[in-house]
Amino acid sequence: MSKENELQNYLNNLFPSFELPLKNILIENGILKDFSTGEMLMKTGQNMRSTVLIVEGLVKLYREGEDGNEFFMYYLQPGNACALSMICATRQETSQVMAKAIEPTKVLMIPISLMDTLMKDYKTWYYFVLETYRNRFEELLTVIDNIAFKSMDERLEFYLDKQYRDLNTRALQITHAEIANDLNSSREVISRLLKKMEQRGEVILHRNYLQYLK
Amino acid sequence: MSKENELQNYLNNLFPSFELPLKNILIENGILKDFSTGEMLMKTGQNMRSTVLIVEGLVKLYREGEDGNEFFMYYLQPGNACALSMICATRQETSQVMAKAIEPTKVLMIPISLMDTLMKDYKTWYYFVLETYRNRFEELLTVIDNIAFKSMDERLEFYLDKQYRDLNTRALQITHAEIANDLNSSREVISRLLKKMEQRGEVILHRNYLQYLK
DNA sequence: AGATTACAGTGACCTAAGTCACCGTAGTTA
DNA sequence: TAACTACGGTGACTTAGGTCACTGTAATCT
Repeated sequence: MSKENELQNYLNNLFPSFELPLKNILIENGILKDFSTGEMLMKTGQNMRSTVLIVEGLVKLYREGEDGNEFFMYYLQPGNACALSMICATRQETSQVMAKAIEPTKVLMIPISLMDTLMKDYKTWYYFVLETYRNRFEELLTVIDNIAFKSMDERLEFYLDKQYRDLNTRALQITHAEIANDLNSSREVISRLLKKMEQRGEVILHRNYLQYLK
Repeated sequence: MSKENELQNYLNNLFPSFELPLKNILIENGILKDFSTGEMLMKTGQNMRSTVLIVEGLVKLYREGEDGNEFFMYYLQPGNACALSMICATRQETSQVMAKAIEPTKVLMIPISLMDTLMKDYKTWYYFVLETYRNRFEELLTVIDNIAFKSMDERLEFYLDKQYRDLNTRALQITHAEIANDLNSSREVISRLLKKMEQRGEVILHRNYLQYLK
């Protein structure tokens, strides 16, 4: 399949709202790029030269603190765009947002220089960008709610539920240590809380994965 | 002074980047609205029908949890726009973002219906909107950093420093209970931490206000 | 002036959650 | 098969921070 056809397929399936001429511009100017599992798509601070649309795979966005600990924010899936790459933040700061492919991932990169005309000339693009901002904004607000108001056991439940919803499976392939990392907690704490959830019948624990039942 | 002249002054002083025809449209279609101290500008969930530009006063944005506790996010000052009012979120959720005037405040309200054409036809408006998103996004990320990675004493210091920078005075008119509220902590904890800061010579405590020295 | 209210200080206590140390076991490698 | 590694479980301990109870005192009200 030609690059044009491949791109066209992605656009038709994942971004059906885009009008035809917009799609054509994206096909002409965008480039597809592959990332293998574990590869970084971006760190803030580094200059972004492209807007990124996810067309395949799964990307994990997380915040990295000064001393190297992480904090999960949200996933980007096919059909999503990276809000940060649109905003094109350039300021260098102590802690950063990291975007890591956690599955083999394919993205469509659109030169930032195109943004102005796209926003101006294509209403569906403009709406898409706004919708992206809106969603990520709300996602961040939810994150703030959780860490500001909730205790660890509630946050754990929310986390598992989010995994379940985002990954669309109750069999979550994840270790206790990874969960602890994502929530910026420690493995022992997560282990203990999970045990309690198991006693309440909300999960079944296995080695390297767990079943979320609620 | 006529309403037109008043508006024109605000736009010239606070939004100098806007080109003339853009200013004229805003003058024609915008309405000035006053809020007195303590009045709410908005709650998310309620439908926003306008984009809000602050032209006078000070607006405090904070998150309200389910059980009524608050959490300070950031201030909006003259020359700022409310990113949330631009995004125009309509979803009703359990906790909400509140915007409260903490000084007599004047805002310019622009009908949401105008947004599309403004974005399309006026590059300076488009840049302004993007810049607004970018700033608020980063502000939220900083908030997340603080509650995720930092301990209470660090957060308190950051808070005082932010007050100092935003309000542009070292004499902060604020009670311990208010600080505790903003940080979703308790008064006793804040009192104790402030005492320690005072012993380290970083603040001087008084009744109803404190001097931030660092 | 006396009473009331808001603000701040402080000791005693409690609890969630982080840390340390150690163990068992499944899976993998040599 | 023996050794090693990753993952998970658990008891003991520590600590930050929340809660309770009470005090003092400045500011305000009647």
